[in-house]
Amino acid sequence: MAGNKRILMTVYNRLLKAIGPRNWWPAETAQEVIFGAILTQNTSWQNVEQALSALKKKRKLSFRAVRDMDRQELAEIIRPARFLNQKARALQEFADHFGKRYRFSIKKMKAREMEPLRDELLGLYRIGPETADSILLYALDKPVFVIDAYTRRIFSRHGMLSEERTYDDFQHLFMEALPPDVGLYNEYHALLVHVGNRFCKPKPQCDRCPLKGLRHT
DNA sequence: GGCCAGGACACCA
DNA sequence: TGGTGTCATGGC
Repeated sequence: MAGNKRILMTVYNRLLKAIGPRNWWPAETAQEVIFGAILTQNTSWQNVEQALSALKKKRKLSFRAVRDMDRQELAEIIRPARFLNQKARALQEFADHFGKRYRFSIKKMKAREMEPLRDELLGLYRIGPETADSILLYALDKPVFVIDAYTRRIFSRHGMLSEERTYDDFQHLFMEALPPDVGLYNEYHALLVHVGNRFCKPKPQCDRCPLKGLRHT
């Protein structure tokens, strides 16, 4: 639909003007982005930060280090990020694959085409569509739009698409309307997370929301 | 003290 | 395919 582009850009411009650039992802290296992407699954970033700083303190914030450590020990370090056993396994299985396939080189992984790489990531334990796309966009600079719970909530409340629709439905909405621009996708998703965190909660706080006044259900 | 957070997956019908 | 339970922390 041609109208979608206009609406999506209106939302984007309004958020950017009201909030300003978010300078995402909050991490120092691409490997740290991937750690964060896995640890933040269904978990507040506040808790993830605790796990990340605990890893850093023990000098385990690299996939080479994670691959070689005891899983129980890893699980205890990342405990604040919830689902410790699953996430410890996820980090180690990613680390194992990353070592075998790419020799722990982000550059080598980045050199691959997006589609087959996405499929490869989706084959790894606990790498679902959102985590895969976060890695592709924020760690590897691939033009893919990340959909998360906030995106669904915000755009369903504004009457764009029902919250029950699939991940792919939401992703198509954005990627058919917007150009494949890494910078745009990066900023847009970051802005949506900001809005979701502060205003578009389960109990909405529309009065101070930058999207106040836009078509709403 | 309850609610919620930047999901994914197994299992069942 | 869709519906539902599991995973199992910490801040507000």
